[in-house]
Amino acid sequence: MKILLADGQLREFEGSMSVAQIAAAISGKLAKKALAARIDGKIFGLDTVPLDGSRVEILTFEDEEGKKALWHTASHVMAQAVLRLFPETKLAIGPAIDTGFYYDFDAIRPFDAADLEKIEEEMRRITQEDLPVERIEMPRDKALEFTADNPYKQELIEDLPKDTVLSFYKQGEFADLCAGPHVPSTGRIRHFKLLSVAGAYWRGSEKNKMLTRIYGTAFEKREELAAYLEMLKQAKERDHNKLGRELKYFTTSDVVGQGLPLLLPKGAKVMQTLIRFVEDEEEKRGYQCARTPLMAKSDLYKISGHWDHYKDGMFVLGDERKDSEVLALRPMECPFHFIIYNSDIHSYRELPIRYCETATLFRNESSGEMHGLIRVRQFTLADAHIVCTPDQVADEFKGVLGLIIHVMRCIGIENDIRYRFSKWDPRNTEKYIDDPQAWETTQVLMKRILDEIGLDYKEADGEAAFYGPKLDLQFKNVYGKEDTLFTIQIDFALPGRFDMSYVDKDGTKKRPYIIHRSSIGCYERTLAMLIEKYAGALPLWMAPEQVRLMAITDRSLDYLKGWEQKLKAAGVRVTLDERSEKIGYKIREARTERVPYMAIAGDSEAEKGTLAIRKRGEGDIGQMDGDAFIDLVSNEIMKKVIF
RNA sequence: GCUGAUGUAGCUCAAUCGGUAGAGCAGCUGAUUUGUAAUCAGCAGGUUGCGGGUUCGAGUCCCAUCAUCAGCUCCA
Repeated sequence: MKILLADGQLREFEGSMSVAQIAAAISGKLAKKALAARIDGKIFGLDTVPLDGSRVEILTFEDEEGKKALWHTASHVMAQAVLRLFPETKLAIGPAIDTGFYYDFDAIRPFDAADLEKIEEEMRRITQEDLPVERIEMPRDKALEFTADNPYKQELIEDLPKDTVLSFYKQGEFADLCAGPHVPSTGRIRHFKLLSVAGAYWRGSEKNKMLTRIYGTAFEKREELAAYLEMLKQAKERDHNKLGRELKYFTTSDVVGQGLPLLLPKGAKVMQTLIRFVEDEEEKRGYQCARTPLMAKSDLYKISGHWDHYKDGMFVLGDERKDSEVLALRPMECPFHFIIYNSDIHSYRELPIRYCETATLFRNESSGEMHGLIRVRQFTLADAHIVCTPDQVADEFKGVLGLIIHVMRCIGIENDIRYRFSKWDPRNTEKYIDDPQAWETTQVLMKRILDEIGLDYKEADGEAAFYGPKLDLQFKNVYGKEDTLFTIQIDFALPGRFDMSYVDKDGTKKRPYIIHRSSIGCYERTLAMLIEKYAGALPLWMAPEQVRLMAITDRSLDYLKGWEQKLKAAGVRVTLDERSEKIGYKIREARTERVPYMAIAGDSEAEKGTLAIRKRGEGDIGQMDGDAFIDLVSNEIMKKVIF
């Protein structure tokens, strides 16, 4: 048989051979490392015999799909161990994920830490038994019979077309419904660790039963596993929820409540810097600032549709059944900007009109969802709404993206985000305005714009806003969990609901398009991301403390006080550490506090009129004339952009 | 909201079987005048998240509640 290998080489093998045998024929080392194979673009197990002329790529732990095969088998090993220890447990599903694997169990009681250890021990036994993993195929009715005692598997099978041939994977006494592929034997799983237990709804719906999920991960080498566990530990050190508190950026209080963080002076300083920067940048780009109320009567939200689609997420003041007037804190501010637009008639000549606002918003998130500065009940959004004619939409969209990219460069996260094109879910009529035609045309329009720009994006169904599709800019936190940082949305629904119009060239009234967007997202969340990205060492221009002056002796203290005044006058955020004792410790502390510049002075500096400068990340850069230092720092603050 | 875990000084942690809440760092006071991980001495810091209960006695056991964490669901 002839096989086209991944390196482009066409190789002839004698008779028909499985992928495992092909790998062995190529090299013993490859055979040992092989985990799965890509045959003509599809992933298979190593026991697969490819057709003559197939293109075969042997997958190892270095390949995404090879890793997944190993992790998937690991999840089966875990399930097998659980069944050995707790035979009455029912298995639900257990896939590989980006960082390892999990399995959902319907257990008699939830597993605790001690159970995890026992399960891990039993897994070790199963891997040492080195059981071969076999694929078994059976028709649907037979599969139903085979899984008769497991309602979850039955449900999965029932959902598949009647003529489907189902596959099971068997290792020792254990067999599980599974599409595969898997690695050839349980002995291939060597270095693994169970990480956590959590609840998870069956098939991801809160209406279903909550199952017990165990997360784990596995690696090829002991050092890789150790490195991964170490990475998890270090991620904790960067976690904004820990670091942000340690660095005194924010705090929370039992009596203030959940999801209501309090920004301390340092955090507030960073936020103020970002707000000033964004508001100035928006003004340069033709936005007009508006100020609108934090609450409104229910009437407004009834027009906008929030009352029907978003009421659960709102703080409603008053009781609809009793009170003649019910107010609600705003969860979004679009309706307010639309009312501003409607307060006058507009000519096509005025468009586009861009209203921006640093907007405080309130959303009544459910209790388990709050998290540090990332998910909160009150937040500050750099919000804006652009009213434009249909032919202006594409340019305005690009203009918004240009602004966002500029902002990302200035805060240094341009390469850390992923673009997501968020579309609606036609089946979810409760969440989305039910107008399939309008959804279709708007999504096509947005896709055209995205493709014109040549953006590298992923599509996601069921992630749109209730009034239109979105381009979301996604950011991963230290634990790899993804959140939306910025968003641009095209709205086809609200202009009609608010009966917005402009007078066109021909003197008739036309319906405008609306773009909703946030330039830097919500400041609280962006701040959290920045703390994690920079491990607290924020870039100079936004750092709450830009320069720290330190006196070696009391004699140099007066000298430094002079420079403190001059630095302040130049707009530099400076602090003076008056305690000259423990200077080594203080410098070290300043380093871990991520102060960009330290200027140290003793008797010799005071005599010469210089400062000894230490720059974050670079160490001592020598003595410098005080005025030259002020110029250096001010220039760097002005520049902003992080390369 | 759901499942599980956790709340002791500003931070990190200790307190045996239910038997007087304790240490380091940080803070304050004084001495020290010092050049890159730690000068010395002293002082202060707590209704053990809050509220009930069991007990002669509760940080420890039970109930309730608030908050925090991980995950699910939801979302900027």
